[in-house]
Amino acid sequence: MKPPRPNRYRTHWAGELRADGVGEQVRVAGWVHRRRDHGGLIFIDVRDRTGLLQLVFRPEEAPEAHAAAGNLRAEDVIAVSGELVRRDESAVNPDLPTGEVELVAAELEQLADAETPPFQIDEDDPIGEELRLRYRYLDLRKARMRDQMILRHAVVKEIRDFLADEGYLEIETPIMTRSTPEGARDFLVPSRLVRGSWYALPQSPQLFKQLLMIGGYERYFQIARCFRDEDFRADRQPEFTQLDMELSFVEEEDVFDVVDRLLQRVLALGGVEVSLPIERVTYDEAMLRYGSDRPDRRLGVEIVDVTEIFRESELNIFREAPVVRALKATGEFPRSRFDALTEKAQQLGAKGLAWAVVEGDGWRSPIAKRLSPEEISRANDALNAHEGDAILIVADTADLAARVLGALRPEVAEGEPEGHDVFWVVDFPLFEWNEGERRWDSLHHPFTSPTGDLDGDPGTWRSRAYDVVFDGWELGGGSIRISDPEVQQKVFSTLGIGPEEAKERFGFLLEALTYGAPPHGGVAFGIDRMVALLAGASSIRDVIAFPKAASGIDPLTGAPAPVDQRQLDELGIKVVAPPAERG
RNA sequence: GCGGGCGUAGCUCAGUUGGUUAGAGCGCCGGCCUGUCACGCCGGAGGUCGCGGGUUCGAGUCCCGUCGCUCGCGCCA
Repeated sequence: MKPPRPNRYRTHWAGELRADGVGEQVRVAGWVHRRRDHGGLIFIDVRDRTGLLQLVFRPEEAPEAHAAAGNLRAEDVIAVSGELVRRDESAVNPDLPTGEVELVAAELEQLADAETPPFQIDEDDPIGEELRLRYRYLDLRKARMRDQMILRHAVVKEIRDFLADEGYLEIETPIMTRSTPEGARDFLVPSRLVRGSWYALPQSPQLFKQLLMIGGYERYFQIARCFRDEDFRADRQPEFTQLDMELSFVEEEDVFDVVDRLLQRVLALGGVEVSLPIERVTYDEAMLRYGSDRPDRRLGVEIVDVTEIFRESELNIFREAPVVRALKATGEFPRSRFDALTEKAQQLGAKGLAWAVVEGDGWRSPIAKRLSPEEISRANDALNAHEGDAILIVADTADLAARVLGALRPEVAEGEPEGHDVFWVVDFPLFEWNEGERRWDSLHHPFTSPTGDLDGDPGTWRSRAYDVVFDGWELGGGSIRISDPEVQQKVFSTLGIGPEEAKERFGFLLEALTYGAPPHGGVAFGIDRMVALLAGASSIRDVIAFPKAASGIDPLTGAPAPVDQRQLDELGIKVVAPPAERG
């Protein structure tokens, strides 16, 4: 960190003093991290953003400062002047970057008095989430939070530096806008001037970045706040931050090229080495081998298709199922574990889960006597299964078998995954069939370019979309967009959005496409997730300075909160139910 | 909306089969201590056992209800 401009509070950062400063008169300012009072000598660790420095107060050399130091308490704010000295060799603290030196305090000024904090700043004990958020400004003082905020800054700075070098322009898009048609619920903002009308907070800048391409800006990016009014998870907040990018006159390879190099540099900040080009896996392969479109490939366990082996089987459910797929697992598999796995499979929609344990040449299994020795032997070979291994089999549609075995993979994998794994998933289907609503849904969003026979079955259309998967998390994704208004109309109509509705909701985009839209495409990355992964944080709350609690409340400010009747009157809003009491 | 876990001192937690005055570590307060760095030693304060009801001679413990927190499912293309 650049040295501070010397003023009445400080001449140096506390955490950055080293042996080369010995002999200098210095003044540092910060918070009392810890006090070790020996009656005579008093040691105080003072903390600023850069770290800790040990102060020594000697009664004989600076009686006033020593007396005042005796009254300091944790988190008091102080400024201290004195000479920086080298510590005796026996007194060096190897755990502290400043451990070779200490400041012999000559003068102490107490700048603020601190209440005893509700939790200790100098310990990394787990504290209840709500309490942390209620006193977030204290939680942020902890070394771990500080490091995560600094890492987040470094990630965002790296993104800005890299993309600026590559010719990208950072352009802001509206926060108050018309709802962009992502799938999630919108946050709404009432309009005072247009009674009865509402702005929506953006779920992403999707349409605006396409308009920027049509506007001729070629290379755009934004660190964009996005909003979705859905329930929480450890990795989901109602407002979150995306790196949003868009490029004109490009194909997939152009997007991969710039994103590969960007990710290599950003992930390096977390000590993750990525060799280029980043591997690509097709959607079909991911679903077949891992049963997921964002698999954690480090788990080791892979799904094997054994449909052909049982094509003529005596066992009806195997012979007649569209596919038969299996997982091999090692480890302890008592009967109760199979029962638990079966229950989980059924919750996911499987009719059942067949299981077996390899014993000699055969299987110990409820279905073993219905299978031929040849079937069992061929299945063992296909799975590379040996004595004592467990086998889980699902016979069902391809989608369901993939979903169920994909969900079981992490359950049967042994040990913690090691290292990191990052790859692209490409060649997605354009739509998926929504059986409940009896209609096609976009797998990505309706502005994704389709490929394939557009006069044929929509279920066979593929999309020019791509995702980046990191250690089983979807880090980001994007697509080549539709730049032809007729194709856009066709996709809308297949989704059940008629010309009237399309015009009503996205008329401005359809119109813009008719004024000369370049081929374009882009990508968006979840910054919060990215930083959380690099920091090893278990929740994105840990890398957001002021997040909401899982209940949607901000315990610090009390938001959301009722507003004055006068505010509501101006907006023409009548609250039917009174504001809920919160205790 | 559904399911799991949790709720005891400021914090993190323990609390046996329902049984005396509810405990520990850290923190806090006071005293002692001149080379500590998670300083040490001595002493002390601190509790609506989330809330309400029930069972019982007796409830932190059992039952019912309720509130809150948290993790997951649904939802989030």
